[in-house]
Amino acid sequence: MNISMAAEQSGVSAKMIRYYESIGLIEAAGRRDNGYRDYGDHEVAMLQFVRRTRDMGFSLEEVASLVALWRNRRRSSREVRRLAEKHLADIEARMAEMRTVSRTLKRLVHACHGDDRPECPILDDLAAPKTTAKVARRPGRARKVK
Amino acid sequence: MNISMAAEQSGVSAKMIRYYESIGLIEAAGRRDNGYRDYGDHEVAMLQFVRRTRDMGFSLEEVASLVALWRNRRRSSREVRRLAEKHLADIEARMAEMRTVSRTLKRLVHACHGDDRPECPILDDLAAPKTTAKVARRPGRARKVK
DNA sequence: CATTGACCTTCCCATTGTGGGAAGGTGCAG
DNA sequence: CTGCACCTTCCCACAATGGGAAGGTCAATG
Repeated sequence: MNISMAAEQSGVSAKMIRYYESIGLIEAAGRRDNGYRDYGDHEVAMLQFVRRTRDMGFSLEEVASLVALWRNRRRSSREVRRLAEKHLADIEARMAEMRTVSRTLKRLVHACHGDDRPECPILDDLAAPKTTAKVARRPGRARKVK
Repeated sequence: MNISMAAEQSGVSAKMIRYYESIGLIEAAGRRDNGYRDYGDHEVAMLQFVRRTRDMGFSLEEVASLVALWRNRRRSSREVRRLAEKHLADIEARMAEMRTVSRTLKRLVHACHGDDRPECPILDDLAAPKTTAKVARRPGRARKVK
């Protein structure tokens, strides 16, 4: 199977498959006589695993660990759970931040007329807030469902 | 006032102040005879404004728009509210994704023994999930409270 | 006065993940 | 044979930030 087919079936772009290979995240695919990478069901399954962990928001570094654990038959589930818990805590923390910002933003949007006049509580607050909130920024890991 | 002082008072690092200036996000600071940038209360207020919008999670591009609106006395609050609403929607969308992942992760962590044995529902699910969830990844905009 | 340490300047590099695109080879259909 | 759709590698860009080098400046202290 060619790389574009593997990409289609796994949901990982050909570009990313090559990249993952280059950084050692996945094993180098076998090559055909013409130099083309060749993929089988096993490889596609691996790519799907990677895609799912990515979709869950794990970093490539964490994905690498998970892949290693996945294929290690003598792993301890403790390790896996530790990783999952850490990531979960991370997500929860970021969600808490975002909730604060969301609340503030909602309040401000509500207070702003949103018409032709220049008066704007939103800008006023940004210039001199009563409470300060922080949030993580657009990471872009939202899977385009194409 | 020197740049490090302005950094301290605004909460924006000197590095970032220079960067913001270089990309035209903020006006170039005046220079002293020795070539040092010079800051006054006005500039510090501007930097604080930028820092707060950043803390709220607006991109630098959006910050640029907000800064422009802020200093434009003939602005319409409509514009400002539109930006805020867009960002709010963005945050809500990402939170929704994260909530899904959080739920999934919680369930899996709960189901995993987390001991020396290799059996692991977490890996099983990543390999062949029942429901697929996606989340945005660690953006690192969490303000270090230093 | 000279030295020292804490500033300042500009420049370049790294990060994380992803996509764009060029330049060149391959494979198949018409 | 031509054309088109693949494949290959390689470099560039992005967001926003930090690290650090090389060199200039300033103030205090010996």
